[in-house]
Amino acid sequence: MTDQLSKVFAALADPTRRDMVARLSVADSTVNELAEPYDVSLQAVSKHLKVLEDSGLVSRTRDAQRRPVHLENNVFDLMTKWIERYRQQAEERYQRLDAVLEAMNADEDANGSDLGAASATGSEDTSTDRRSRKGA
Amino acid sequence: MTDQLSKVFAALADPTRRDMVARLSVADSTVNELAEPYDVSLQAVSKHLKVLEDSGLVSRTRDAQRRPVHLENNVFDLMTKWIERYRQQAEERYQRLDAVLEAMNADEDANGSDLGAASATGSEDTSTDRRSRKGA
DNA sequence: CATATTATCAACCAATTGGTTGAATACGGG
DNA sequence: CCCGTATTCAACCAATTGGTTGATAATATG
Repeated sequence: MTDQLSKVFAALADPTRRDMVARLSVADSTVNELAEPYDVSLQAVSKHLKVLEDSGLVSRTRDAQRRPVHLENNVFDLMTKWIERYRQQAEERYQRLDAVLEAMNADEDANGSDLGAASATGSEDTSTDRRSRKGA
Repeated sequence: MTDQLSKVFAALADPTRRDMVARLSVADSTVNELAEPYDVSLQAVSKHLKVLEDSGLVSRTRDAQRRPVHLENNVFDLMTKWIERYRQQAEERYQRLDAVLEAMNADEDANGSDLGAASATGSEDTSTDRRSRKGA
């Protein structure tokens, strides 16, 4: 799972991590401050932060023995872009279908339909590291 | 990991699953059609679809022995809402900070600063199923 | 310098994940 | 009724994840 988008989604799949992001959106915090509300060890929180940092969602500076955590809001754009792209595509298709159905209804004897011929348009590059199965 | 948001993020953390969503945004597909481009067994694809379905991202109907998969675009709203909430909060904070810095700069002897006093505002309900550590 | 505070590293463990293969189910068509 | 097509179920496996505890590093302070 090397690509950033995967890392960001995975990072946010954990409720504790999502809560941390929520709190960091209010103010930067130290690890201790962040850990306070959760019933887990400080080390566990440290691990969560590592995940968030590796995904690019947060960054950390240094202030004496403290390591203030800061939310990198720009990474949200990456997700929003991905989500919006496919949501819009799906919505467009829905509307296209609607239009076709309407047309079919309005004019019931015209028979030149070309539905279902859409075929691949976008499709993120999934061609990474596949195991060569399916020929077995 | 019971909540839907966690399931949706987890589902999209996998590139293959993301690619499926991308392709489903173009047209509904059967399992076989979906499986075609990937070098994994049909069963693996079936599992991926189960994950997507459990997250609410896709739904499936029945057409004889086929099980057409359909993208449920409305679930994207859930994510978008979550993302936008915290992105906006972080952006606002950033602008607030900017304003304060500007004010401090324009009028260097006024000293009534109240930065860093923000403290919890939103914070998704994380209070689910915690293990009772940290008192040990 | 000795000590307390803040945080990370390391080794370990149970549960989950993504994959496999083999068997089973569900239908439609001779 | 049997067969092929489409899909899922079941058992298994290795890798990853989220947690733990104990030790270690970095820094401020009495």
